[in-house]
Amino acid sequence: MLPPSDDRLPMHARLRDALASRIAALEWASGEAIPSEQELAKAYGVSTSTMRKSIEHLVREGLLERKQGVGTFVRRPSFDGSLFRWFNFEDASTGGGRTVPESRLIEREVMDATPEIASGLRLPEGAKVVRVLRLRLWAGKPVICEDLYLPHPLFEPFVTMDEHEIGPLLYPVYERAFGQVVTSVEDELSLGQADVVKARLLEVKTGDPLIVVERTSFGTNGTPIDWRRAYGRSDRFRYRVRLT
Amino acid sequence: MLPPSDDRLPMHARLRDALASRIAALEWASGEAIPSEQELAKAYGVSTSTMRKSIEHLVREGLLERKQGVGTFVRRPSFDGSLFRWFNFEDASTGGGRTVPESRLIEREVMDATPEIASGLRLPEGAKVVRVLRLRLWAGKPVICEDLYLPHPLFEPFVTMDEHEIGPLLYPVYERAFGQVVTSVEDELSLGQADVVKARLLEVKTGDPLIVVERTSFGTNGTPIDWRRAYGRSDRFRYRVRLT
DNA sequence: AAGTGGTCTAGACCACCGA
DNA sequence: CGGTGGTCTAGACCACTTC
Repeated sequence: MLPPSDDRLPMHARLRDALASRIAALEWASGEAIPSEQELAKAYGVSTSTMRKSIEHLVREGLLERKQGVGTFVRRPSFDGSLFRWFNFEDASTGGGRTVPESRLIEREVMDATPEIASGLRLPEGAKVVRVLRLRLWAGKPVICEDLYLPHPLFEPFVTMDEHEIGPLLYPVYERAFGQVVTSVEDELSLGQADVVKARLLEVKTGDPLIVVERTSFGTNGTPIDWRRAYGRSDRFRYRVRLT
Repeated sequence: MLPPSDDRLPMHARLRDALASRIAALEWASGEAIPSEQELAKAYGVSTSTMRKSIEHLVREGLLERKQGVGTFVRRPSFDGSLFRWFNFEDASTGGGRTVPESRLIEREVMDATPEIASGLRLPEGAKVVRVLRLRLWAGKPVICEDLYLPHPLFEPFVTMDEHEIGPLLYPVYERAFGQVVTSVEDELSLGQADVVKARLLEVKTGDPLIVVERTSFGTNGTPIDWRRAYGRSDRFRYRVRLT
């Protein structure tokens, strides 16, 4: 039942992994309730307190949501509103209104990593990567254009996947199709300029200032899963973050 | 012992508040160990598990740090090196080298809050605030210029404090002189332009693009402590953050 | 060896929600 | 009302660090 977990890990950590993979395997739909603490505790042969700790862990990670008196629910990023957990992007032109982001894949290919990409993904120089050029739109208007890189052997199938199968968010795809769960990200923001391609996609003039977000996302074991450089239109894009 | 806490709150929440205020009151120095779980549990007349939960809460908030087999330690931003905990600023021109940021207070005054400032500090409209105009330099070169606002009655003395007494970081001052411990911040980044004053201070041309960081910092009880709008030179300033 | 935090148990009772 | 999660207890044993 818990094959990928290390036996030396504490029970609650193994339970967390077990539940996480059941969630990743879509055993329960988004928003659906999982079995109660007591049922799960009995099923896994642990005390309710231990099961509780695992569930609390998953709640902190954003995979589950608890409602007192009701149950524990799967909370997966999707269209249904609230959360893009690490997508602290906001549409400045609509005052941060909650519009659904759209995603268009412009290019997908396998290429040799430049030194910059290799270092971002902690890959040896000369490794191959999957490159994705993507445009993101809010309310039909282009907001962000991003160059995105994935380690090659593993993510090769991504190049030919059906765009509809991919959808507007990539992290769920990494999880569903490649078994990679993103657990943390590192962002670095600076100022850049639109080159010809980005200017055309974002509908601005070449040379216009853009907000640049360089992001590395990390998996459960701390290895990078993707590295991207996103260019945001300064009039439509704000980046928000809460640090504790 | 726990006067500001609501009696209807769960015990672990009240304990958290009690410990937080003892930490804020500098009962233990930075890096110093607090009493063990069992001592604290006995002192407050609760079970170790309950005390444990309070401590775990404070660890998640970043006020404490636990080391197995050693103890639980106060973890507070300070001058002693490594951390500008929420200062994810980096000097782009020196490749992120560790230089000490310098701070110059340009103006300090009491003024009426604009609606924008009032909303940032969650104050009623028309409240008074302390305004600070500050320039921050890396390696002697101007990098960030910030407008900063503090709630008035409490921070009034800040206006006339000796600049040497204040030093390059404000959060420690809030703590030392006003008993306010910053536990979390919320940042929002966008793009702006240099007005005449900022252009002069930052040594750029009027109208040059600048990175704008709007930051609200929050205290232990979740109320805002300061609100600021920082303007960073795009060639010397990067903003970095890790999200877990 | 002594003391710390980390894990885990097997309960009890409460607060909340929905039928 | 019954079932859910939320709180709290009073322990036991383990893993780790320090002396």
